[in-house]
Amino acid sequence: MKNRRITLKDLAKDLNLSASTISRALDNHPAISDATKKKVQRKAEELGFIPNSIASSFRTKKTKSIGIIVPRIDIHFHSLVISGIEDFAYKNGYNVTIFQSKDSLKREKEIAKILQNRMVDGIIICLSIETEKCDHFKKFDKLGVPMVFYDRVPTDFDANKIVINDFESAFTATEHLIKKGCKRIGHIAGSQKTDIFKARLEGFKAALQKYKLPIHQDLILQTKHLGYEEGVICAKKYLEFSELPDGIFCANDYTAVSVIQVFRKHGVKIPQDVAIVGFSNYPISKIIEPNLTTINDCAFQMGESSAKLLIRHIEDKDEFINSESITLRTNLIIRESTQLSNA
Amino acid sequence: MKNRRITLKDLAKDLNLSASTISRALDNHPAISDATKKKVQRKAEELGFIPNSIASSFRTKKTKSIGIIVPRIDIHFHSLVISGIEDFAYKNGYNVTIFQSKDSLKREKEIAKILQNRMVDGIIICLSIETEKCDHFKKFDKLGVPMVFYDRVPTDFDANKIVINDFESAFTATEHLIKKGCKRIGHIAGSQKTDIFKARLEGFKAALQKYKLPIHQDLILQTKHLGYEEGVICAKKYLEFSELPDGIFCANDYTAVSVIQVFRKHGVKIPQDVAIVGFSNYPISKIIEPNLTTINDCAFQMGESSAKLLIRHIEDKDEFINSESITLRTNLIIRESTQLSNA
DNA sequence: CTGAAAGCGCTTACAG
DNA sequence: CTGAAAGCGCTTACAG
Repeated sequence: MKNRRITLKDLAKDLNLSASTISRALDNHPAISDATKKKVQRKAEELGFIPNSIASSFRTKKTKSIGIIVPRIDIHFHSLVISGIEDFAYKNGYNVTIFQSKDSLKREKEIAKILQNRMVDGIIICLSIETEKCDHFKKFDKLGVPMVFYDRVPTDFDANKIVINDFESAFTATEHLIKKGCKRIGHIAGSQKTDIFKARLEGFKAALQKYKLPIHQDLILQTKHLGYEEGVICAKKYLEFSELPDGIFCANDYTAVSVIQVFRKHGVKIPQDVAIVGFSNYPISKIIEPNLTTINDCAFQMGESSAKLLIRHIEDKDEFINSESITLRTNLIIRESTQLSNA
Repeated sequence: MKNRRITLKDLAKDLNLSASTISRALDNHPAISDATKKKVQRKAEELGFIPNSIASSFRTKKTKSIGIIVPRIDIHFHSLVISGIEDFAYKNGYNVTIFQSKDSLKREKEIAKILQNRMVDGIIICLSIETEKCDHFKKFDKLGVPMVFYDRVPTDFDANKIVINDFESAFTATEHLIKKGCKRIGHIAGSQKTDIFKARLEGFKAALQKYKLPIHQDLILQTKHLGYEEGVICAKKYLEFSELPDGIFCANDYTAVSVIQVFRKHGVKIPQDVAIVGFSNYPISKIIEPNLTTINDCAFQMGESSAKLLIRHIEDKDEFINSESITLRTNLIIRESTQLSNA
């Protein structure tokens, strides 16, 4: 049942040509005559020849494969990024191999070890939440395997990075609340151990400062993982204040959604009483009522850009470039949670 | 900067042993003395030897790699399945390479072609929505590359399959509505070209028949993709009836969510006036208000089972087994959309 | 324009 | 318990 596979040699014997010529003909090498190329290609088709890519990778030391390490693939942000990576990679003849660190430094190190085995030409990484030092990735620099980091990126060494400007985005989000007339603005913050959430908090504060509004420390609520349940707890805390905030910038959409739901249940009107802005433009932001104003974090584009940058580094190594850092443009999507719809 | 990699030969020279012995020692071959093993392993560690997995794959014809073809990875169901696959694969020393068919038959065929190049030891597939005939996958049988299909599986040939019982699940969901006292029950159906949605409709009808309830053809609304927007349209259609249904079984959660939202906007109380059941247990089902009663479709487990079955077929080929079909147990998760919470 | 030959880095059947 | 040798299926520098 199981057929032996056709190899270059089989084709060569069949056509009375050398394996070299077959190889070149299939590779559309300029030195081969058109007649021969056609003959070879027809025969290859006829016998159902599929080149053994492992043999080819072995010989050329190129696998046309990209490794991706993400915390979890079932987080929508990451699945969108991966989708962007796969899209760009596919168009350029690369395939993508995926690993989940599960936000465990230990597992991230194991994966880094595995990936040193020549399986991939380059690596795209979003660091695990536990990762503070990136020594386990420095090896790849020495091996000449390019890396691109996105979202959670290393701070302890120069690296190729694709990020958004969290500070600016948070500033824009907060400014939007201010322009809508909010004066007493709260923030639900992510872990301050993570740079991106720190930057969002900073951007929030900077906007208040620019517009000479007071920073109410007690309205800045800290969460660990910006989870939906944590958002519920934050919302309840706000409700205990003698005076509610009139605007809240949430560091992600999940917490924004829970605030909306808890507030509405308590008769707080959104956006009339409190305006809410989220961050990420998750699918739920379009479904929750009122629809959520949020920052579009360009996840798909982040994937595309990561793949593009990585493949460029794989294919033409420019000895003079040590690392590149690319910042993507985010945008504020204004919806009902900060603005009455004119429906 | 870029170091030459250490090979078996380097180790051999360093230790005055043959490459054969090094290879066996690292592989923990029983014929090698413990002393030698230790010596070799220490040296390998010292020099930072990483075996070239491409060379090894080339030699053994095993890549320890699984190919996955999904319609899109940014659909939550698929990202959960992939997560389950990656998890099981990782534990068993396999890695996973992902391709998106984008629900295009043409692209699916291209990918099938690519995967014939020896890159993977086996393949897990969810067919594109356009796929009716699976000839492009039959090649893998001949090549001895095992395949496992999940969710959308082939009907035109025997294959390894992991599915849920859509008929039974739909039956259970509908029966639940009936037991809650619903008598005039509607259904929002997916494309009847797709077996799983056909089975859900059949299960729905079977439950009504068993309990001797009328099947109101006009309350069975057909959609193309079970999208959120399509759900909105269906909901509006229901509202135009002189008499509303008192229960609706939706073939997925998106349409269920839109029905809930549209109905509530029109003052229809859920579950008092109309009880709603969805299908899939998407994250939104826990967030929408009221929370959605739905069928847990075991996406993660489906991934695990697919990987498990595939790896079994890769590692011990049993000549007597032609194909296996595994049906996973789903369960109904009862929430507020069919039952008043006792809070 | 085509071919002969070497070699990529492993693994393994065979020999001792 | 260890080694010599062959070979997996390609690619490519060299020769003609």
